Amino acid sequence: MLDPGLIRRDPERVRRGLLAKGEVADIDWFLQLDREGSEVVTELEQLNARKNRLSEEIGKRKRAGEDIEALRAESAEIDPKKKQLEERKDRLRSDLMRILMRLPNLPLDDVPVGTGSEQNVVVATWGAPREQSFRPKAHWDLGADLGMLDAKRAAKVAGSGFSLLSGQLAQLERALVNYMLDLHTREHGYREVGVPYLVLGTSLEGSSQLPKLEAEMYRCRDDDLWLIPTAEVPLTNVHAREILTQAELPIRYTAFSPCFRREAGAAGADTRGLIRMHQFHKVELMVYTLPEESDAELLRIREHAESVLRNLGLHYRVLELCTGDMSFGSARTYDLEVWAPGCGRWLEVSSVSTFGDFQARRAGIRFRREGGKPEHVHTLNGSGLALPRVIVGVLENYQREDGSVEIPDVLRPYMGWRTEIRA
RNA sequence: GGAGAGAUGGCUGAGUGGUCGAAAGCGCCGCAUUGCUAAUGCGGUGUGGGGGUCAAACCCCACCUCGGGUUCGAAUCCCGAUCUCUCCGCCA
Repeated sequence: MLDPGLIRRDPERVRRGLLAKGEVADIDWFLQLDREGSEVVTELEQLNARKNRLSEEIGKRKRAGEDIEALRAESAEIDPKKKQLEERKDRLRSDLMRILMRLPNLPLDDVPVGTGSEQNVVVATWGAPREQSFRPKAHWDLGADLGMLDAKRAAKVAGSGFSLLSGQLAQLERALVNYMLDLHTREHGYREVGVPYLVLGTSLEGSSQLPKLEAEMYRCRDDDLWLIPTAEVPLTNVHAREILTQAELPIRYTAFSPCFRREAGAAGADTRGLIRMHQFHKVELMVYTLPEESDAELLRIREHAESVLRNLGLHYRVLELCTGDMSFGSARTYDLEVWAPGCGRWLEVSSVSTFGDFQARRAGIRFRREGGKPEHVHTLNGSGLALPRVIVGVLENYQREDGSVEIPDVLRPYMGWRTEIRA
């Protein structure tokens, strides 16, 4: 949520920022409701103060055995006016909240301005495509030929958009998960968390998937629970409505979780292979930090995610997303893309974002400096990494001409010291 | 799923209609005392909003899980919801 105070103080800046995000918002309407709201609140509080005085006085007189009827009548007279103001206040407040909850975060000042993915900027590239003296297969053929990736049976069980990994390929995924969690917890200072995969709607509002992305998520209507689209949701809400101490920050969490996405807007795209699934696994990195630390922390998380790819020996590049391609809540985002020679394309395996205080305002996550007033923390998160596309990267890059796949060094301890995947 | 009990400030825990934003203890902060530590004494110590101020002081409103209701007045009475705990049942 944007700071209402900022909208009041500098509506032009807000308008500009929203526009860069591709959002045309009626800021004047907000400001008008906002003004009206504070007038109503002031008036209402004056009535309350009056009523409190009267009640106090009635108590005193009653104890003194004096007559209280006149005062009681005066107090009762206030009620209808009070009720009316209360209704107006509630209405204004919910209108304002509805507007605020739908306004995206502002991009940081130096984020490249653009309208779509074509204007994203490549800010780093690591490695080079591996030497392959043969024509590399796409992972869907490679996996099927190994007998370890079965699209047909996955569809039989769950319909389109699901995968079925088996044998050494299923083990490879588990190895990757364990490797990444070990790396982040042992070397990067994250605390591992096991999170709920079903969450309340309020949690999704807190991390800013709702209301905008409602159509992207699976919902259990009988219980008003939602399947998480990412572990970012539970992780960001761990400290919702809390006031942390400065000494507790930063808090760095990592979690493995499945992610469930309806991909409602992507029908027909990436229908083959593991690239776009209704369910996939991900290791997530999430940080709560001091405002002045968040810029540096964003680069740190990016580095932690990049290190996984480097250690796996995968050729990748880093994009800074332009204003028009960033997500609703993000103030700056880096995407990590791994090169997949079989498909012949770059695949996004991580998205690392800072939200500033945007999520913290929504979820009510604050901290207190020594002797100070509570302030909102900054939240950041990044994938570290998303499994299916990393598997694609490993398969397509490490495949051999005979259809077997070399296992990257760092994963071998997690694969029983096996060195290759072979049918 | 059935039966019951409960939800008060950072924590423990009093409080059944007015002087309760809330006793007491613990914790924390400050000061005093003190070879050091410990102990002791005194004072302070919630959150949000609005007003006020250069900044404070200060003033007002709201908050005793949440939402309704009764009442001039609710932590306290009534209704509903949520959550927690115990027992039974079921279950990976």
